Amino acid sequence: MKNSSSPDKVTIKEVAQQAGVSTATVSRVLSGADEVSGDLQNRVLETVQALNYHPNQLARNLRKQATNIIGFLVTDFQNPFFTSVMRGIQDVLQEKAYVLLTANSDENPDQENLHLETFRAQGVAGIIFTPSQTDYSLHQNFLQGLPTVAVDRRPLGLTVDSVTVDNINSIRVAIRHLIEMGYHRIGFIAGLPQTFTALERLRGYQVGLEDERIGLDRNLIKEGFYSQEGGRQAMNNLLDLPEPPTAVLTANNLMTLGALQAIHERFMKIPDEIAVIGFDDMVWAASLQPPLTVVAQPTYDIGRTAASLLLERLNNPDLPFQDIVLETKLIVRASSGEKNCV
Amino acid sequence: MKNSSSPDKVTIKEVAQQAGVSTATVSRVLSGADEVSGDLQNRVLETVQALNYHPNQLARNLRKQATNIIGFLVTDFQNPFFTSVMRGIQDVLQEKAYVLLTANSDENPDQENLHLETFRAQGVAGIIFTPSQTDYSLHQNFLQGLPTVAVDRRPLGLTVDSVTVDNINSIRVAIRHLIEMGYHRIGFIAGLPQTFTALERLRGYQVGLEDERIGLDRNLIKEGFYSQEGGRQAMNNLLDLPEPPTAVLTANNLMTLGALQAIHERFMKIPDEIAVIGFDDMVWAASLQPPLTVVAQPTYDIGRTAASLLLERLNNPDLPFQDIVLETKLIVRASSGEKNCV
DNA sequence: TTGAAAGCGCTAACAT
DNA sequence: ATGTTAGCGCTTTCAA
Repeated sequence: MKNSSSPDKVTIKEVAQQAGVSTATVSRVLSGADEVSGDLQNRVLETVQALNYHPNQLARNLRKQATNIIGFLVTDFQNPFFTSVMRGIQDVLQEKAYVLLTANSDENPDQENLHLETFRAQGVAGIIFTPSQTDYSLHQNFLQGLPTVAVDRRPLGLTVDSVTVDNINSIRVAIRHLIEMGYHRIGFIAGLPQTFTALERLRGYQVGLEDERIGLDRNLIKEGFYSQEGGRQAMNNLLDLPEPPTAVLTANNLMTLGALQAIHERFMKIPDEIAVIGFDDMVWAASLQPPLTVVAQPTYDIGRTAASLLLERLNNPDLPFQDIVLETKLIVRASSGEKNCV
Repeated sequence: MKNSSSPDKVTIKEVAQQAGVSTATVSRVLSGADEVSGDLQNRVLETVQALNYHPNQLARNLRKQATNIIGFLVTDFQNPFFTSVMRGIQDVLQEKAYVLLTANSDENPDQENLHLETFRAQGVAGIIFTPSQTDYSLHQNFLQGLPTVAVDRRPLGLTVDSVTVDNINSIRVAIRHLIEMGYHRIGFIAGLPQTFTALERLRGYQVGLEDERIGLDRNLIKEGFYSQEGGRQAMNNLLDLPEPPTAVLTANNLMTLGALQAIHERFMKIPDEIAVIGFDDMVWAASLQPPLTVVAQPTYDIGRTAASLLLERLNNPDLPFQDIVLETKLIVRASSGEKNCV
């Protein structure tokens, strides 16, 4: 730790006095290359050092009516997807001396609005968030002039930058892979249709089957909350079918866990009795027996991209808005192995 | 969203004028039950509503030289342990209108110090953090007067409140359980000895064996980073032993995943060929085949407790310091099943 | 290039 | 019980 002897109470005034200049000059020196002669520049810098002066961020904030705080709001930080995104964001923002304020919305519009208001009240410089509502037309006004980037989902009725993944294609690729491995009866564990990603991934399932000229059997689609229990129930419903699927695709990482739980509870063998492809490559995916084939989202890059987008807009508010769509990657492991031992 | 038409520029002055009172009175009304007559009180409140006035937090911060921001610094938010703790913290702090600033230290002292300084510069009201250094005597001065709570680990040389778990007893209980299930050769996958929890859990292993009158075989202890790869290597070292263990205990959740990976790579059966008890009850523990026996930490409560402790100190800085130690719980699942099918 | 001075919007003495 | 007023520490016109 610095040799700062107790909370610094050194102000710009004292630095100015000590250096024999005005506070304005000190401020100019510290706020980057303004028009200050090298002579004074050095004198100020030395005094700053000598006095161990740290500008008071609070005063700066008030004066500039702006902070170096970015608000990050997601549905649930306990979902590893978001912590990975957060990491990407932090790595980018830290370089530019921004700090991150975090909050959970729990997919609850009231909570979400509350936190957005709180962010605003804190004077955040910008916001990165995961929309959980179906319509944001009323927010356009609220977010006017407040740089905002949506991640994971695009907010309907709101003109902001966004970073999402190609959900539709993700599932198509997964289906093609299953077909190639010999699976033809493919179940789909979907999220609730009010969610952006759930909708897209379901669409991917439909398109994927069309690609392969396989008729859609609505019975093979089971919906649920994006949660472990939601996945477990959906999987159970699938397995209770008179003619259950031989392979299953999940639309969300927590649902994957629930699906696995249901499969294990019936002591079914993966992939012999049922092949599984999960969404998101979580840390545990490789530690399962058998290791899990997954659609891997570029979580860290989603975060980095979102933060970069925000930084750009902070610098130039009039930039055209961008919807960036990143590609996912199918990571093939043993849970979708060749269908041969039926 | 509120019907706030564009960023509010309504100040306390305008409210005062409109209501026909002084700014001081408005301030008094808004900052809780001060001495203001019911008459004026209502008049002010109405005007506030009518004008949709929101106090400027930035001005408030400067004037009070304090914010409603709490800094939360952990080694790695991608570890689910910390997000669960964070959730507990947020649930408590949100009620009191505090917001949470987050940062990762990556077990890196420089990063940790940097973020602590950043927190300070932001004028945080308090700090909750996971110490990753071995000596904090130099920080005592820095944190003077800045309410601080340590979680998960106690910082050596620093007098602050802390919330940890009973690591020693946790491992003892796990060992007793393994013995009861018929396992006598128990390996231990430990963290690096500079970490508070690693040290305590290792001690628990030693004491646990003593409890059972089992001699300590140093070969059965393998150290590594608190990471998946660290756990994998340690497990491999254990399995490469001439006389490998029949059961293994891990000291950290990520290491558990690595250990499982190593076991699966050798196609060994759990628990028949090797029983496993992990540390931390992560979401995936129940989705494994077989489900994993774990030492469950009260993660959410750790967070709630830490936040409550901080709140108490915020209200009363002169309270005696507390080291709160919470109990863990052994959750028995199939991975530590009866040893019978050797 | 530098300094003087006016606030940013609020709260807390102090005065009434 | 209420109003007046002096800042909190900084940045940024404006003037020199």
